[in-house]
Amino acid sequence: MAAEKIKVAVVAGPTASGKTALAVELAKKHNGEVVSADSMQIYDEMQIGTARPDEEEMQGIPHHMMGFLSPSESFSVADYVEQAARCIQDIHARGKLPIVAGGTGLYIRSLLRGIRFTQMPEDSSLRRELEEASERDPMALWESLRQLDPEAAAAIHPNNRKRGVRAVEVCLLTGKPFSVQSREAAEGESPYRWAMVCIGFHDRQKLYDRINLRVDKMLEQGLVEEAKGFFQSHPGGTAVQAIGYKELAPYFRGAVTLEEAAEAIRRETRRYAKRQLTWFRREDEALWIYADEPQGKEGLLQKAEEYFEAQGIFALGKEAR
RNA sequence: GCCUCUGUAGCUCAGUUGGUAGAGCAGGGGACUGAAAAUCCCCGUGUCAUUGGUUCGAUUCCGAUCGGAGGCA
Repeated sequence: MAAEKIKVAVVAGPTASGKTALAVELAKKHNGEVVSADSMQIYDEMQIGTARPDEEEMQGIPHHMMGFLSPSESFSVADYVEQAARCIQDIHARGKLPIVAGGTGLYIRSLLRGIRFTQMPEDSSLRRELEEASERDPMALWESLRQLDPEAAAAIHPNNRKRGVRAVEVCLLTGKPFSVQSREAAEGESPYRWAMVCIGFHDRQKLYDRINLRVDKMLEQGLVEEAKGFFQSHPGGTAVQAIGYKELAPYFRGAVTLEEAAEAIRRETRRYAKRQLTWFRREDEALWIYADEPQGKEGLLQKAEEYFEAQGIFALGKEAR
């Protein structure tokens, strides 16, 4: 007899769509705890810029996978899946409902589909070597990928050096083609019984308005100060790719005005939201709920509840199987 | 009131010696398996202000009208 899967409710959506608020409401009403799925909110010292919820927003609901790592540390999907899985175990063991909420599509998908990240020897010098090689001659690196793994080479554009490097790296490290490795990693079935709602907007401009507004609010709350401290203590850490920080760097250098930097943050956040939407659109098992419908927040909550109810996510563990 | 300049994509502007138009930015679509807020690919979205005239054909030339900017009064 197969072990019963843990039930998980998932709230996805682009940045500034209201995931946090919805997840908290769901948690309050259905005895849940939130497991964040956000690649940047994991870092402490990056409160304002990542819109990590404060005490007031969390309303006493425990939040996991947030603010536990120094921005100078690196972190990966594999790390995320491992740690988030432990959180989910723990929450479930305490008789509560895990609610995964976040905007990092790769993290969510990897977690839910049970992607098995196989052990792989660490070799940062190899990566550096490959990076340098690809910089010298992008086409040559892609050619060697074509030798090692034609299938991966066909799927990865020669200009996409970052992914090309990684694919070659995997081939060399494991002795197995990257594409084969990927396929095998996805073979397992999901360890969870999950259902996902995704927050969308009928009118994209509404989302963009919210993003623009939120960036202004971040600046009022002291994003510039936070970023200044961040750059001082962690010059060159992995987290520097976070939107809201990297755009302020030219301002600190005196290359652009604050307003120009702010506009860059707004624009990059908009583009990021668009990419998130592209990602989640492919998540065809998700139910889309719309934040710009007249019923507002209440309507969102209600639709999400109905859906999770129908999917049996709220039902007590014992009855379903 | 008169004179001059001006009106082309969401914005800033090119351009067509008359054959219905193209750049940058903004924007849209897509990919995504150990950096993913990263990285990469694709796409011009248009009553050429309106309306008459000349012409085989007008966004282009001419007139009028309506916007906008400046100048003279």
